[in-house]
Amino acid sequence: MASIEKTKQYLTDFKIHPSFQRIAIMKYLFENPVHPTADEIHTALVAVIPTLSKTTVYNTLSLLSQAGAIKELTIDEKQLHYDGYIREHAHFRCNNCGKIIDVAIDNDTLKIESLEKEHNIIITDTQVFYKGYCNECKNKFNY
Amino acid sequence: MASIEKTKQYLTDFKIHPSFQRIAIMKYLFENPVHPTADEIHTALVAVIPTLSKTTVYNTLSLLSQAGAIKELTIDEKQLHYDGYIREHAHFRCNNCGKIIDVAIDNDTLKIESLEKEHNIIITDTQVFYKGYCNECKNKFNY
DNA sequence: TTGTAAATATGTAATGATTACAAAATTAAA
DNA sequence: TTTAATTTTGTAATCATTACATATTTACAA
Repeated sequence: MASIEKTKQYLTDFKIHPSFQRIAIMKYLFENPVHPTADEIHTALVAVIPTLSKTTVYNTLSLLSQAGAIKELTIDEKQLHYDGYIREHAHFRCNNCGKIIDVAIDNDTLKIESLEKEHNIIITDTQVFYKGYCNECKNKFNY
Repeated sequence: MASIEKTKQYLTDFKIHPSFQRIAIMKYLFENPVHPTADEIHTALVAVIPTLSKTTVYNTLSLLSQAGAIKELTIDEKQLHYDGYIREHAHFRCNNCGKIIDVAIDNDTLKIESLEKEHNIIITDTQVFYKGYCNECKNKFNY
């Protein structure tokens, strides 16, 4: 359970002015680590903050993402998903129910530095996605 | 340079009827390993096959992707990109110019089997995405 | 405290990738 | 051939996201 104070501090650390809406969105991501979409976040929060606009949700997610406070997941073909936990980890997406779960990944295996040298590039973000069928859906697909 | 015959055989191996349009699209992906979007493929091919519809491109890419003949890349926030080379490798996307390049990845590091056991899931696809700045763009961003 | 500029939030309208769908064209099979 | 099945096409939707203009809130100087 992330307190409002902790959330406020977190935003401030990323040099983001902690407005009422920004705190609410960031706090929602901390408390709901299910990698929601912008629409899901809006639907959940508008029940509590009736005036919250969808544009604000999009703007805020974009701002948080650019500041590095959250991660934007391109794991889904249709919509972006958001993750409030930015520590290094990978994701698994069930192709049937769409659920996204965290899985552990060893950062070292990604060999970022050697790839940067080899291709003369700068790597600022890495995403590892696994797709398949979750424990609840796998039976439906002959696995 | 992939011949029409080789491409035809490739599609047949994946149990896909090798129609004129499907061969053209698959061959285009083989010969242009730059991970194009559906729209880019259509624009390039419609110059040669003026009657080719965008719907056919989308349908075909979806068919090829589901059959496992090509890979659908969700590396981009806006559009899907397609890759005709399905052997295991990772991708780097430049955040400035959008270019996507192949980078090597050691399949073993992904620990697919141990993750399947740990989470009781089936993994059918893995994608590793690196994002940052390419050798041409990095100078523009103080790197 | 009051006034004002800057920052933030809102609502509506556009954008654009992708899909749905029905009709047309092509291919296969009898 | 004749007919059925498959494939392609064009147009019209869908829907996530963004643009943009306006309204509201906040910060800060007087």
